[in-house]
Amino acid sequence: MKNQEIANIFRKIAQILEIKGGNPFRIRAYERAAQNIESIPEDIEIFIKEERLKTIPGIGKDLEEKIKEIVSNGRLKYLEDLTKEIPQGIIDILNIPGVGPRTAKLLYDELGIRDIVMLERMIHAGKVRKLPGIREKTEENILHGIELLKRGHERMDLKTAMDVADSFVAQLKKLKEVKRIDPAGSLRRGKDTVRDIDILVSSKASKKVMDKFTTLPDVKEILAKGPTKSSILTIGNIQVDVRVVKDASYGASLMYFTGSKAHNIKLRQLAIKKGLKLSEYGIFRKDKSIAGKTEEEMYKTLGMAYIVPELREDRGELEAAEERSLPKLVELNDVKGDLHVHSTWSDGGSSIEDLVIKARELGYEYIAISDHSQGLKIAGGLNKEELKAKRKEMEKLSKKYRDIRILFGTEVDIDSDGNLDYPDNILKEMDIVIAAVHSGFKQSKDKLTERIVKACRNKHVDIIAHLTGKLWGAREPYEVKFEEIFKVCRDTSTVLEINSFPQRLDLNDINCRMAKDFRVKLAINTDAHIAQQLEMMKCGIATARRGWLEKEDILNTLPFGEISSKLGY
DNA sequence: GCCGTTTTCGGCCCGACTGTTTTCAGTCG
Repeated sequence: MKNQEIANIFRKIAQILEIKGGNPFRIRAYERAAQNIESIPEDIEIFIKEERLKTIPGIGKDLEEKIKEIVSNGRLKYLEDLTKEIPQGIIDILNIPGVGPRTAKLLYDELGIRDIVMLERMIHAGKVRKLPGIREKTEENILHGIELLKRGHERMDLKTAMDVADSFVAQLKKLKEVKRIDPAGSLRRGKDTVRDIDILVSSKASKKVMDKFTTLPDVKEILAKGPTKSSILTIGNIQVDVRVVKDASYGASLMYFTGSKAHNIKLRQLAIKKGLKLSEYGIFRKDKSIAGKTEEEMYKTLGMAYIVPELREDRGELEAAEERSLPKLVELNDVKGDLHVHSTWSDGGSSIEDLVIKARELGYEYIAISDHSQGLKIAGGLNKEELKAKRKEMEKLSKKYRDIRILFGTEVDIDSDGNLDYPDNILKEMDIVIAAVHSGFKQSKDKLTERIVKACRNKHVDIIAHLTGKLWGAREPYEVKFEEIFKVCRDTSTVLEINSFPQRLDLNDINCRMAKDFRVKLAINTDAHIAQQLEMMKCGIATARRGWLEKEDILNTLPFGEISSKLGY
């Protein structure tokens, strides 16, 4: 039983209770528990075994019992009873943007509407507009919400979100009325996927900013427009929200719109304890504003160190900020080179030379050209002869570009039994060996763990790439025993990769943090297949920062001299 | 349903926008 499944059950209970009109705090208790359970790296069964479920914040006596029941029976009677009262179709209705619990309940109670298909039919039959509080406009909004839902208002990857946000920010910045502007929301926190783009602006002329924003060429549809808040849908169906605030409360608003929700709630509770009130307009004592212009000032006024956006998830950062024990996180500038890059020798689209030119542009001291191994035919893996020819080309380029070290690497395939796709005598010639699983994803957790452990134990293997095989939108991560792998990595000095490819970002933030706890080193690589993709490093950095990693935790923040001795060549 | 250096009972974050109203409820973040 995965933590995620338990979290999903609790979320579903929260939704049903919402429709039933349950105690809102009880509902939030379920949501909070769900959120905390899914952010725990270790398997929840370990917590049960060691009798420490209650150490998870938001888990008390009742939820402890429910978790135990779910794990031992694979189901929860309480949820099954609730589902009898409120069928799944009504929860689907709740997921329509603009339709909340009150409306869903009204539709069910008054018209017996129990799924989206029936809802559409009733609207077209003119029945829904007869309900109290609902007229034509609301009907239109519901139909529109259903369209959005059908189109799949999905999350996008971090890189896409960064690009869209940068484009809007650049266009709005041209207005002289815009004083300060920043992307906020989960994008600013560096989450691996993002739903909506939030942009915060400070300006005295909010109307002018909103007029400009809602008429930009990328805008397909205006969802809402007011003086402080407007939402649009881009041609690519991405929702962008812009908020305009006074400059004096910009810091408070940036803090608020950056989130996360859990972080904000805790901050506000903290403010209350100190006799203060915190909102997106500032910190107030009585009715007098005592902070708000910058985020730094906000945290200081609350008596804590500044917390960078990537840590704001209520995963211990607030306590650490009060104790002044926050980590100093790794930064993009700390990176000295990229160790996992593909060239045209295997399945890449750029020549080694183009990759080298790009790496020099980024100021790197080294770049490892780590092409696929012979068995991975589909990705143009290199055989023994091709390796020789590749080496020759690299030697030539090394003479041409003397200000950067070009490392001879490989991404060697781990086969279904954990054997490597090159013999040891080839591997030992390599500057760097990255091992990775590319097939047999459906094997059991034990078998996959065994394969990876075996690869770690090969003395030539330096790094394990994309440990869980996650490909966002295409493939779920396969299950492995993290604890066991981390222990072996620590004992064999094997480094784990944070793959910066936006669809991968693997290890994820939570696993990064757990790896650090096991004192495992990590490398942040791009797995670039064309030169331009070397810039995806910033996504990997975001993930590392979310995993509380510091410069010292990352292999490729080392200068060439130290990394070469570490890798032993 | 959780939680406690003001509490084991009585709290639990705060405000904008929309559509329907005529002072506010519902939804969202």
